[in-house]
Amino acid sequence: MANANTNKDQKLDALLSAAARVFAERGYHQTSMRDLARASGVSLAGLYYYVESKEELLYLIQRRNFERVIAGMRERLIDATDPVDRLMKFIDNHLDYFASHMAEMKVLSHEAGALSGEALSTVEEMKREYVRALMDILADIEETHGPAHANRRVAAYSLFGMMNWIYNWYDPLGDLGVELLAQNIGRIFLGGYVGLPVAVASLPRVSAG
Amino acid sequence: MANANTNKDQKLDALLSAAARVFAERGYHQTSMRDLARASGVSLAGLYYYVESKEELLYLIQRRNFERVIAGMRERLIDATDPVDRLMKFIDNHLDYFASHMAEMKVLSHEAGALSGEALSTVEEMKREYVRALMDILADIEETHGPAHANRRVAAYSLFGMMNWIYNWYDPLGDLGVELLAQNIGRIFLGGYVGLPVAVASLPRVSAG
DNA sequence: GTTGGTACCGAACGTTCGTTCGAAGGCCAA
DNA sequence: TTGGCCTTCGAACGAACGTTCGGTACCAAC
Repeated sequence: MANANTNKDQKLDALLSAAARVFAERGYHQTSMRDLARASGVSLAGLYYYVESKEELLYLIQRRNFERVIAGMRERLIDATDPVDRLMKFIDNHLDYFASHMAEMKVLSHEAGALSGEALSTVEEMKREYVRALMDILADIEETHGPAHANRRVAAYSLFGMMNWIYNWYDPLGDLGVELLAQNIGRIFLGGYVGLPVAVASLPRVSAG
Repeated sequence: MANANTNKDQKLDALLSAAARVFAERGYHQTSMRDLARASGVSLAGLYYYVESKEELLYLIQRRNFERVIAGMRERLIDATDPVDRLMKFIDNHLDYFASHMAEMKVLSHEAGALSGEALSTVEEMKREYVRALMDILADIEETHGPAHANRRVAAYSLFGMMNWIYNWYDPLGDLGVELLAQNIGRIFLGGYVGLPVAVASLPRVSAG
């Protein structure tokens, strides 16, 4: 009885993955339920055994992946006290998850406004929480490293812009690894925001060039 | 005979503006030709007197606004020789146009992949040219200000990310003016990319706080 | 006063869309 | 063997879509 619906959950998982892939390729509105049926190997009508509507599919993709990003962030920040270290771990977590779930994250970044009603509010509240987490880190950094060189809100959204824009150009399988990408973006941001000399900024996960 | 089609051109202009507004609000695929007819005051069939298809409408919006961004950039860069000054003018031009044409630029940033065929290639070539222009400036900056603190390609797309992401959060009518926004983003980028002390970086257009 | 181009429209076309319905097959408990 | 759940499906629904067609009203030119 404990795992009564495990099998169904697993198939829903696969369906969500397939759907995210197609949504990322074609866009949400451009994708038909017939496309999703073809991509997931289920009949058109069969989709509705797992999901109530096309919009619920989008909602589940967005919620599930955002939850994972936030959970990853919390985990990495548990034992980090230095504000700069916390920021680098925030960036690292974001780009790590992004790079290994490009399709899902493109859907999350790009189809933000396609939801409505309760689903929209839920996802938007998660976003607010996530932005708040970054802004708190920035406030801590200002406290320990002197006044910032830019408005905090502008800085926060600029960092999100740098990170979320990567679905337009970054290839996770290309020459540039995620660690290097995170390091680069972290350097640009930290150097510009509080004028931290690059060599001083603690760069996690990379010990040698 | 010289301005034989001036009147038609003017009405096409108004149609493009109205369409961009609706596209920005609802998204391209989500918007129907009936929506556009309602928003522009023309009948559904009447739209096709000005435009061959819905996709041509999107193409015209994207091409026209991109042309203007690039033209503005060229004009501002004509008499600027210092690389840092050139970069600040590049940023300034981009954000200036973006902020005063939010709807059009959201369409340009967000519906990049909705075009196809020749229209897609044309817009993509313009984008390549624009990216190249920025990369050239970055190369010049490296020459005059020593080695960069981040990969040039990553830096270029990070800057585009910061600038293009603003349609997700920035309100041109709010408290934060465009000059200040450009200044902030310029500081973050320059400080991080080549470690330029903020006070040294020449910030155009702002003489007093 | 007919011609011809410009500007526009109501109505309809064929297609595709998200969703629903009734039913069928497989499987296990009674 | 029956009954009932789980999973799946073909076929169909009404609605909405982008586009086209045949027309009207207007006005300048001849």
